[in-house]
Amino acid sequence: MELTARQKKILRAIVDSYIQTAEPVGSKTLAAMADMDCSSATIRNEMAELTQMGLLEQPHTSAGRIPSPAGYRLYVDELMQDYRLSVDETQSLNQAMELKMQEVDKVISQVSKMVSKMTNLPAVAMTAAAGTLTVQRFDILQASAGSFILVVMVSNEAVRNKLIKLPLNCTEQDLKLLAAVLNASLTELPADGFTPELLQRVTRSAGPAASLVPVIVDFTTHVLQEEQKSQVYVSGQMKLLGQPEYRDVEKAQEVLSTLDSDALSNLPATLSDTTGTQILVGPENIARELRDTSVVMTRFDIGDGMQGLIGVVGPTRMDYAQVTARLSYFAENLGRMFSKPELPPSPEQKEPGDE
Amino acid sequence: MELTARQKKILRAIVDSYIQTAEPVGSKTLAAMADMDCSSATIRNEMAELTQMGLLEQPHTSAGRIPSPAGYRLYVDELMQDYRLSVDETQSLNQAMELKMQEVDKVISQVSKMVSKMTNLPAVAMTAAAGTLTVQRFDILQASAGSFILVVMVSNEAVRNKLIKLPLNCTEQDLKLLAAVLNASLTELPADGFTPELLQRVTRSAGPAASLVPVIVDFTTHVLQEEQKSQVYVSGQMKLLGQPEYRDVEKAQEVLSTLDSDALSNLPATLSDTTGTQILVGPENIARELRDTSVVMTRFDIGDGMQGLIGVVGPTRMDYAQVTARLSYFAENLGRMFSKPELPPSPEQKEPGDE
DNA sequence: TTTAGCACTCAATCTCCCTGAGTGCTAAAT
DNA sequence: ATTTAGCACTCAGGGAGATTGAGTGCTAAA
Repeated sequence: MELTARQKKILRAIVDSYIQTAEPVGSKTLAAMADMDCSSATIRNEMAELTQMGLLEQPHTSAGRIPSPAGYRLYVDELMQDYRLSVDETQSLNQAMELKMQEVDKVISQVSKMVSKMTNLPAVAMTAAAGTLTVQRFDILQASAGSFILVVMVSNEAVRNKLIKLPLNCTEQDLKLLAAVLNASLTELPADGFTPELLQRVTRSAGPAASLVPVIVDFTTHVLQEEQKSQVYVSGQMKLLGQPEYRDVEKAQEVLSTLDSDALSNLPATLSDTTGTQILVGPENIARELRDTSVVMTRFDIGDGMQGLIGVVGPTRMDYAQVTARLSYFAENLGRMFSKPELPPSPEQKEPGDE
Repeated sequence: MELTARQKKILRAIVDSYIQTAEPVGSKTLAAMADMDCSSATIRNEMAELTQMGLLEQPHTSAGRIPSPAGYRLYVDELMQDYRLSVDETQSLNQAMELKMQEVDKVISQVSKMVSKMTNLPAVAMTAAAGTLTVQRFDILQASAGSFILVVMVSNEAVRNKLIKLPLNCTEQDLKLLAAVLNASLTELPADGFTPELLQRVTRSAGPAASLVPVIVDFTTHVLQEEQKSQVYVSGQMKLLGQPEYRDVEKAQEVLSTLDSDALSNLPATLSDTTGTQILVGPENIARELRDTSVVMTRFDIGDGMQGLIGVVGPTRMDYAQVTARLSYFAENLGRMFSKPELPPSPEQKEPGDE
């Protein structure tokens, strides 16, 4: 059951037009298009056939045709023409990417905002840790009398710190001892390895600064938990309202409420084994609430077994080509950005990276 | 031009009812209410007078009355009965506040989410630094060969760090020297005091680890800028759609788009001199787009000259009493939370705080 | 196989009318 | 001097046709 060249052409034209206008496409409109060299009647016949094949649908008898989910699928897989980013676009994308953010989660949250802005759709960005995280290293600094800085380096290269205020007098030496004990006992250990016995042992051998231990342990477990759980940022929810199919507030709310938390906790499962850009059309989505919605998402790599995901949510009728192109560009550059070693901010270059 | 007791009663009843139902209130409805001891005709007369005074409005001739902005103002200032948080509510508020977040900005972002959830309205949370920030202290730790941890403590008690990867061999001693130089030259100095000459001087005296200097300076200025600029978090934009007056998507978008950035950059100016909870009714708002919208906001203090602001945006017809009560409760507890010194996570208490 | 022509369908839009909640005013009652 | 009952009037909202026009499917000619 292969499509003829003309049928493909017609299907593509219908999807393209529908993506643009959100209006059912009629035979006359199609026939009027530049590179259509047959009459509306012929097109009607072809459309009838495409409808029978399940690739098109008719909202009602006297309306034009719209693509069915299967139609979109075919379009996405075979018919869609690659969207070429214009120079202007790459420029503004590049400009947007010029974020001198320092912490991974800020970058991610920023990225989700940017993606939403560029695609004009709600965007999701998230990170997920692969594997179990452990602490790699503790440091304790004295900021002033009674206030200490705890620095914890996690195995995913995140470095987190906390200012601890506690009325406690101790020397530089005492802190060093404490740090040494912590480094000896609590590193390379997942959070659930912090057994009461172990902690007691640590406290006993921690010396004069032992009263810091509970605070430190508390913070550390908290940090490990935080880093382990996948961070999710959703931006531009309101953009969905710009889409005509979500003029009805109820519908938009339904979709967006699932975006908030539920569906997203499940996504990580699918995250690890997919590669490149993935497009989920309407009913292919896991969550029932999203059955009239499409999701386009791309994975990218952060250093050290961390992965990130950026995606966009929109009506089934969305500009897949454009969204895909922009998303991939983002993902690619993000990946590069994270893998790149520290580059000196001054124009002197010692070790040349790529570009 | 004082209102009679009965007029006040009627006005209050109208506002209360309108807040509940979002429907214009008619004389008959009012007369039917429990503590109204006069007939609908009397009420009609009084309403006519209140309308003449500009406290009520009529959407059209044959509709009931709704409060005018002036009416709301009077209500908020004089008529509104304090909303008492129920035990259940305080409990769930307390529960929500039990955030073991460690970093101020995470707390703030979390708080904005919570406020939005509790009030069922879009919420804004922001922080603003009072005064110019400087670095108080630098530390540099060696994480492994070629990777260093820079820890910067800012005068607002924020501690920020960065993992620097740079192919560089140097000893513990070298790093100590570098830290000492940095602490001697760049602390207590605003970001714009980092003149090229100064930096050059620092680089020269930094010893073997000098190649770290540019990265450190870059990060530091960036951190200072970041901390200085007020962080703004907006949550629950979608909640606005739940309000009947924003069923029209256009309107909601208009309001929410101003929430994104514009109006908020101006708010900090008004931030410093107001105290307690502030209510801006409709046209009292600065931004023209918000003229049909009310804002309720409260300030709270974070340590060290930092201030925070939490606020809620909603239709002019919002439950001011309830929102105010919840917001104040939040602000109060947040203030307390930030001022509190480190409390040991175990149930042993050494220095009793205010419970 | 393609195309012109024609009868048919049906959502969307418009018009008209009706309903009922609510008003303002007047005149009687307190 | 208030308060209340009564009444005529107004007008948004909603439902019942009527109208329109984009679009279809089918048939017959090219």
